[in-house]
Amino acid sequence: MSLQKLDHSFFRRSGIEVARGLIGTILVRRFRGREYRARVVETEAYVGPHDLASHSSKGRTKRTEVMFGAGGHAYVYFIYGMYDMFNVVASLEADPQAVLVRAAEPLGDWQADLSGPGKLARALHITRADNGVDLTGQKLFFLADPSSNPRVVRTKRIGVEYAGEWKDALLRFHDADSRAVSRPRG
DNA sequence: GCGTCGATGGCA
DNA sequence: GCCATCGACGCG
Repeated sequence: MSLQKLDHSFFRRSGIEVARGLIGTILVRRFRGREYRARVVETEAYVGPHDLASHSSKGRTKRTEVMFGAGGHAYVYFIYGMYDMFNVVASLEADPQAVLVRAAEPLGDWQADLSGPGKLARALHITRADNGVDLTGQKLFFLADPSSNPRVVRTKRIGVEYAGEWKDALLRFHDADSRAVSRPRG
């Protein structure tokens, strides 16, 4: 039996549902003739323009445009002069929600430190060139893993101290039993 | 093990 | 000027 690819109906739900649902799934990246697989262990939800930690709270700009489209596409942005961040757009058109993929565990025949969003994107060769790609396509997609039943913990998000009342919202999800999360507790 | 800080560039 | 980060460094 083969694992099933997550389809558009998976992504066209709330950011919270998508963030929670991605824990334990398998991220598949195909790049330059190679395939990389990793088990997702940490995500964060950015739930809309009212969420002051979300880039969409700054309005619709060239950078955030893809978030305003339908769920199931990649939102990749560049930050701190050196890191690309890989996000999954959630929900429906005109409801700009997204999920930051923060950490994963390499699967199969390769090793990498994927314990943090900067490291994860770099190791998987995910860059701004992937902004907008369809996550049900061939280069970047997720597989459901029915054999995975992670114990999911919910904490506040990392690095959003500027976000006023939203800084403490419990919108970070991680596998409590994974050692690959970017930080054990939030 | 922990806190602090510099790198480095796009963005509003 | 700030930032959804990381790694190097100093401490003791």
